[in-house]
Amino acid sequence: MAIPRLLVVDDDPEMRAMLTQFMRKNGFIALPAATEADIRKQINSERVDLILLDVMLGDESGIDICQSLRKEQEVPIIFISALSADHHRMKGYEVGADDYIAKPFNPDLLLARVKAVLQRARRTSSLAYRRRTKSFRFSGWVYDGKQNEVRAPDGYQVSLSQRETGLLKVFLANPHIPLTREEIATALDVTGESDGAEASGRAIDVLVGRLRSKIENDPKSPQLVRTERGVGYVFATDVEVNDIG
Amino acid sequence: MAIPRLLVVDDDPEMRAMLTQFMRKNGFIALPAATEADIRKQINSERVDLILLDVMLGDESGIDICQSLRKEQEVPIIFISALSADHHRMKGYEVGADDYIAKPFNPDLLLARVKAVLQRARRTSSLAYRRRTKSFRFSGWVYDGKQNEVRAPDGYQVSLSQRETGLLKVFLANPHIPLTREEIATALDVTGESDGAEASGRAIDVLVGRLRSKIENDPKSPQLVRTERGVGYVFATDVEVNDIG
DNA sequence: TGCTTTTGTTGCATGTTGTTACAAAGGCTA
DNA sequence: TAGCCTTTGTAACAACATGCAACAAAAGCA
Repeated sequence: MAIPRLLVVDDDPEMRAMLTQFMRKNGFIALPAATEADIRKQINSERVDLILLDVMLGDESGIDICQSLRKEQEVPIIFISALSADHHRMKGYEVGADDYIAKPFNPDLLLARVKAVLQRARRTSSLAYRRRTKSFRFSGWVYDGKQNEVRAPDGYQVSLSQRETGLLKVFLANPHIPLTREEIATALDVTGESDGAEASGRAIDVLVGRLRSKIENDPKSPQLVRTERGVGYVFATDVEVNDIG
Repeated sequence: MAIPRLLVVDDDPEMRAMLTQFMRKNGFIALPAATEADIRKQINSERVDLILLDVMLGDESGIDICQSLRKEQEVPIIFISALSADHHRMKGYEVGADDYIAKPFNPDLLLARVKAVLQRARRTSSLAYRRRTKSFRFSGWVYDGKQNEVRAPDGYQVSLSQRETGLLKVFLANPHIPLTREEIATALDVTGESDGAEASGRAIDVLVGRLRSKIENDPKSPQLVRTERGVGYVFATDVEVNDIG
């Protein structure tokens, strides 16, 4: 049920941003990284479910990084590389990659492969999916990942349903980015599985309404979840990630 | 460790023979198969570590076969197909394949991917196995993996019934993995066998309720056995792993 | 047999989620 | 600005899923 967390590792800022954006749009929590140090920091401090790893990282080599990670970690790794020759691919598999995708790639295919790898990880490994839930703060509010509840600034407690919690997480993972209803629905279903049979109608609107009624100071004029007419909704607040638990 | 056993599934005899030969030359045990019936027979009678599955199999569809296998099996599957368009690949990943290789392919690359998939399967499954033979402690309780026994904390008043103990063991053996009611029922009946008289309704729910009332600190907000709405239950504690044996 | 404990069944209260209908708000054009 | 259409908010409802108490059936035992 937790939203998968991906690490997007690329030394080219533009590519990194592009990939991060794209994965976020598709319902994942995507964290950018550029060096092995970054990766290790993330892995040690947060749960990471999958790493998208560029092969050529300036000074560092993705291959080396993968090899070194594999000594201690079984986190799934997908290589993304401009080097498409077979011997490069083979090298990737050899050092323990789960997949190897050559640039330029079809983003939807990347998505399919990411999902496939995650699904298998979920099936086979309990470790990878161990939940260490983070907490978020946003303008006085605290989302307590452990209790799965949201505390208002004055300490008043609201409990969110699963779907509402999911929605809040989607927003927290995408602050300031306008999300269409479809994107939100997709994001919610990344966890919940199954068909893409998206949905009759207004479920998302109603869900947003319910979330607002619980977390907004004045649900009549929402400050946190803003409506972007003709587009969808934005979570319009600065989010801080804390380790409270 | 044992030599990996592959199932080579292709309806074209020549291709089948070629692939089988090649894999054998590279140290695997390769078994040819042409239909879903063949596959099932092999899987039921012998250990199979990986399936190389052609997508177009005369009357049958590799996609359908994969989908149907995935309902009961986790055996790794690699598609081999002349259909190289992205939407075909995506379909393959969607139904649970581990990899998708387009014909014509470089045999060495195929080899690398087979090895990678096997390696991962070994990594993850051995880990899952290790977890199960360990012993756990959780808030005073001890689960002895070797004896498959549960011991209550010292001075513990209530005793668990046989069925409750069984349920607790099922949870302990699968920490952090959401279990459906059906899975739980099956696991419980592994001892008690027999007819398909599966489960009229809510027995599992009630059983879970009873277990909670005995082992949870505050049964009203369960910490150990969590409900995963629409799915089932998870044993969601961070257990300490001790090597008691 | 009669008593006790365990286990399954059922019905009800409660909570969650999607659907629908309608009202309100926003935006456009004449 | 009025008129019209689209988009959004939300209440009411329906369909479920879940927790639980109360009862019934089964099993164990003296």
